[in-house]
Amino acid sequence: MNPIETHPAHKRERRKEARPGELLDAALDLFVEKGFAATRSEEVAARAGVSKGTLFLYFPSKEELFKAVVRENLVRHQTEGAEEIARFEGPTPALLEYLVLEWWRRYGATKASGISKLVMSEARNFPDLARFFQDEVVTPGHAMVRSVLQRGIDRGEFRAVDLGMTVHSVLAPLLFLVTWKHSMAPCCPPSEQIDPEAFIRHHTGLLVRGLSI
Amino acid sequence: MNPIETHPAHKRERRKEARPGELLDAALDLFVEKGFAATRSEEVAARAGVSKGTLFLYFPSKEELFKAVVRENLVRHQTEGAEEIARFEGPTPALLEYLVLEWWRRYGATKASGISKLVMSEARNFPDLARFFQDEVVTPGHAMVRSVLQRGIDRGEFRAVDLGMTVHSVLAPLLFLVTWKHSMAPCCPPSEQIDPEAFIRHHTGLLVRGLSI
Amino acid sequence: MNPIETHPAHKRERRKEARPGELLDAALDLFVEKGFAATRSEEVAARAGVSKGTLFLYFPSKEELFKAVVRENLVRHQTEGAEEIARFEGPTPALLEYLVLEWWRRYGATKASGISKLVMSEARNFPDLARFFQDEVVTPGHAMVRSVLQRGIDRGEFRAVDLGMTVHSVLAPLLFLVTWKHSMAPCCPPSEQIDPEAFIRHHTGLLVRGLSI
Amino acid sequence: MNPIETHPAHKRERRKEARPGELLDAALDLFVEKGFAATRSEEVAARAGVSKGTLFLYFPSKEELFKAVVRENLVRHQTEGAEEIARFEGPTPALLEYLVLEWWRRYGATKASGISKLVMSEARNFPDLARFFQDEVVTPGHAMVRSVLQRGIDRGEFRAVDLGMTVHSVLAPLLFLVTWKHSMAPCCPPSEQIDPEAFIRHHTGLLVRGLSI
DNA sequence: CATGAATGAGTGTTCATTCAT
DNA sequence: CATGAATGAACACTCATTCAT
Repeated sequence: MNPIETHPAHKRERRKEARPGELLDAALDLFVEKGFAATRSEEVAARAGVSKGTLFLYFPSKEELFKAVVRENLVRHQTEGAEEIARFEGPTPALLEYLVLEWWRRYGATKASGISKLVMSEARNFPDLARFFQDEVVTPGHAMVRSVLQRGIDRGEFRAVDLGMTVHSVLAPLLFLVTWKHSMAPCCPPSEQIDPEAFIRHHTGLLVRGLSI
Repeated sequence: MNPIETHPAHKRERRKEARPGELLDAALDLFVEKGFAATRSEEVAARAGVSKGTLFLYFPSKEELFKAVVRENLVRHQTEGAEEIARFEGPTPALLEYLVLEWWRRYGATKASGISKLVMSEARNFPDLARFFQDEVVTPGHAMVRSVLQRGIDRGEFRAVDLGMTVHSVLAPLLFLVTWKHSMAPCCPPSEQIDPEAFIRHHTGLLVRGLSI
Repeated sequence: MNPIETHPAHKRERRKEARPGELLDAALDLFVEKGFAATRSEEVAARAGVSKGTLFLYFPSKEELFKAVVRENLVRHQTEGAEEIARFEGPTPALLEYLVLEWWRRYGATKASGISKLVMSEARNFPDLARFFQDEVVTPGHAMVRSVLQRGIDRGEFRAVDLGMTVHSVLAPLLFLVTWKHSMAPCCPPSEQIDPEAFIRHHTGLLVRGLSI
Repeated sequence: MNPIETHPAHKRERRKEARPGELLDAALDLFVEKGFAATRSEEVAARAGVSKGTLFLYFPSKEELFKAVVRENLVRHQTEGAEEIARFEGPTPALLEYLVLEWWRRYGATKASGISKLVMSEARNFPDLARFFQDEVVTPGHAMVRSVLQRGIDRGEFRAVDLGMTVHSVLAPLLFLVTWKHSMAPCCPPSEQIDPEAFIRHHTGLLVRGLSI
């Protein structure tokens, strides 16, 4: 109608296309915050600014919405790390500490880590998602840590320990921290809180000493 | 038949004494299998071979049933553990390894360890249960590990590290293992499985070395 | 066995005969205190010192127990009054005040008045009891008040008002008081309480003045 | 059909607006007929022609439904009453008689008066509702009668009696009448019925005479 | 496409009643 | 007779899902 409007893309249409994304964002927040069962579909819709009915127009059920949220939010990360490791020139203990601290800062400390906790919590009910999580997040993470440990051994900084096991010694506390942060932490008094970065430094220090020649 | 049988043991009476245990067993199974919220009280009763009403004859609510399950399956064992520690006479590194390995054998490797995973999964939705678990299980558990570390320091076997942090370095991998076992493990191919005892030995070895003077 | 025991009436047997009465007493207390629906049969049994099963041995259902309680407790009163009225020699206004105050003291203020409230509350569910209450309690009461009013008119102390209506003017506030005492009173703050005797005196005073020539 | 019809009035919309009223009507019927506790929410919904869920769409709980019924059927009328009193210009005895007679006609004689009986019957088991009723209905009602009595005293028509007591002398018979109507009356033969308006006129006449200078 | 009114299966808990002992 | 363990129907309230508008 209006001859000046170059792109006929009315707000409505633009919105229409953005809908699924807005719904996924809203659902991410709520699933992370309250878990799958405790998140009410109406609340997801409300937070996305649409009606209950609209949610079911885009996702045929709450379960499918959940799966879509997880699939949408699990990948993305992890790629930058590999390059930084390759460029790093200092001693490997410093690289290891840098790696895990950055992992915490860029992932563990963010909302995205809620997804990991969510997947672990709901693995029994959504085994395909667990598998997906394993392939997209866990395995690549392991490879990265493994390469750093290998570097340490190659440079004579670490003993020639079992790499597979040691990877878990490095990562398990981080994953525990993520789980803790999204489960018990909110229920604990200040006296029982854990300072994540301090703990990561402490733990890495212990490991590095344990790995040293 | 047996003239020595002290109790005349009518069927009813015999059953009455067995009921709480049967219900607790059924509840443990189902809580671990499906989570707290998703376990219906009627199903617990059915698995124990009684009617819904009977469950509430022995446990005043689903939450109390859960607490009883925790007391029966976790608190009990912890008490034993503390006594063994007190009696232990060898070097502290051996005590530490003994402690975590036994923890795994008696708890982590059993069905009951699903409780820990469950609590972390549902803590947000059942803060009361999370608090209960923290108070009855986590805090005493920490104290136990702490006492062992202190023993090592006192005996000149360990450096004077931060106890609170180190407790987490000891326990986090165990809790990760439990969480993993009840979430991702069933979805992972054999190549990605973790051998728990081997890992625990490895990790403790690393820590002990990291703690040594 | 014991040749001295003249009456073989063992305690057990004596008790057996007393059982129904003890159960009725316990039930009276509880029905008055909490109403029919809110009284649990087990509690009645417990208060009577027997088991749940025994209650149903004597009364085939909770409803029958209720009816028995009401039937047992409704009659008894009311007879003494008639004689006192006949003997009274003073002015009728004094007789009227004496009559209603005594009614309050001997009946309204006692636990027995709870029965009236109970019957009115449950009349819909137990119409036969309502009928019984009407015949045994209300009608005789009306007759008594009516005779006093007639005495006043006969002696020239009261105007020749409609007796039936005036009986209600005298009794309605008393019955309201009974109902109130067992319903709203326990929920009201002290500022909203009613002093029964003061109110009865006030009300009778107003009526007597209204009835005077 | 009617081109003036402002609202397009789709069936759904029309229904939505009517729902609360329909539910309130159904609830009033059932509460009066069976009491609060004995009325099942599903039955209220069914009588209003909707499903159980719909009831809770409009009223968040059975207690709130009850409060809404009270507001709709009692509080409303009381407000009108207060306005009429303020506008009344004749002598106070006439106002008093008008007040109580209208109270009977507009409330006592209707189904809604069952609410008063119900509250008294169930006050012990639902103290919150009793308090609500006391605050929203009883206290304002008392204030209204008190203001009329005060008007009579101020205008020299009544003696300076105790207002609090006299309020009860006015209201108690009305409340008795209501209680009676919904409990004993249906069980009584015609000979024992009370003509409410006649009794109210008689009683008010007696009181006015009793209050006169 | 979008809405939101309506649905009804599902759940923890209570309690009158039964019946094996 | 007496017991008390066991039953199961009942009930308020929630929420994923549907569908008329």
